[in-house]
Amino acid sequence: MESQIPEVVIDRLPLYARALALLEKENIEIVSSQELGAMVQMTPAQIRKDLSYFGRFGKQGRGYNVQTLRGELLQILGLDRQWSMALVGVGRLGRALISYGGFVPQGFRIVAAFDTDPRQIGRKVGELVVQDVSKLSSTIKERGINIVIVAVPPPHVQKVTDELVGYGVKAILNYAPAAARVPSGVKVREIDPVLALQSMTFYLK
Amino acid sequence: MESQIPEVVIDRLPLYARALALLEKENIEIVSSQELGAMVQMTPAQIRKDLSYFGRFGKQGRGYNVQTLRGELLQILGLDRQWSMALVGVGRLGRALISYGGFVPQGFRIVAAFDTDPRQIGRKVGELVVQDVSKLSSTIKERGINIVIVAVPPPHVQKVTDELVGYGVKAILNYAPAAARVPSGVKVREIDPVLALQSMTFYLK
DNA sequence: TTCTGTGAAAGGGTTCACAGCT
DNA sequence: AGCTGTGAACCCTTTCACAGAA
Repeated sequence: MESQIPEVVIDRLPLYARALALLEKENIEIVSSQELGAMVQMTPAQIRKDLSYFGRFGKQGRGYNVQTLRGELLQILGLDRQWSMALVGVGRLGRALISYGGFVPQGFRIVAAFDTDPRQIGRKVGELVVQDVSKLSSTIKERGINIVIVAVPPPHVQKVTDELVGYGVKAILNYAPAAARVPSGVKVREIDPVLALQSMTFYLK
Repeated sequence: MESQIPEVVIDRLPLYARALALLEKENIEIVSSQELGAMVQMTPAQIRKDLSYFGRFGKQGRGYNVQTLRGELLQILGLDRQWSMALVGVGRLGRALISYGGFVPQGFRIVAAFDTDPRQIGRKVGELVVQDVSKLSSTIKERGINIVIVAVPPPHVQKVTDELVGYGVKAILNYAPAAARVPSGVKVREIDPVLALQSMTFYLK
């Protein structure tokens, strides 16, 4: 089944999809693994191998049809639909995320926001009214939320994460600078600029 | 030399350092690879192996001294000093980064901000006055800037990146949803929540 | 006894190189 | 001639397992 597809491969597919979107916008119809590789700084062999996990999308001697390959990738990744997300933590960062314009064009929408601070609850942020976290569970069910963005202070991350896992949430985007431990089967992606910086400084000395 | 140390190992060190900081705050003096591993969801063997690239920091039968190990890691990573950063692109996101409070406590400070938009240039954002990008090269030299944060619109990413590389910048934190191609020897870290989301949806189907 | 440091083994992922289709 | 798809080889990373220090 799919589970034998390496996770690194899955992580690269969105990169390919984005490059293909760029080509499609320029009305380019065909692309070779060579050319695609140059765009995303990867070897042609890597790209062919990655794609081969999912099917035979190319034509020998020609390359890949940009539009159909992109369509395949979107379908494989589940990007041919809309995803509803909840946000937990409506501090400075949380509010910035609500008004961030980069999610919706890609099919991701924050449809509910939560906080524990009584001063926040009931306040309107963008289109959303901040709810008490006690409503998390019911809202997740009712609104078909699949992904939760965590933007709470570091000491609360694990508590919130455990709660989410308990409600059956399988995908968490963690903006807090603190590791969220989850059981296998739950995916977490950390958005942590400081960690990114701290691993680059090693090479600057 | 250091260059034979796997990059994945370097990427994990900041994680360890952060966990150790937590322990230190709780006045815990000794930690085993077992315990540390539990904190960061890693096997004890992995942690011991990673640390062994840099020295022998532990005591057999006891574990590691939290404070000294943390000190070692900070030194290895070059985090025992301040780092000056420049920001290119003072849009909505760029302004949020300037006022983001998470960098300074970790030793990273944005000391200059740049844009191409004449309406932005000269404007004050936080403590900084936005400069024209034509001043990039000289400011980088004069102010000893090592790291540049890129937060420009996607179509400008490559152009800006090429410029930075030309000025000798060796570390780039890219917030734009577009790949920045760089020669080897230059490090780029992409902060891209949409890519992170797009690789999780695969597992949600 | 406990837990580190580390060679050796195992496991995964990437690259090679070429058969085969267009 | 050109480029894909893919086993096999290679290489890198993780895990094992144990000698040795506290």
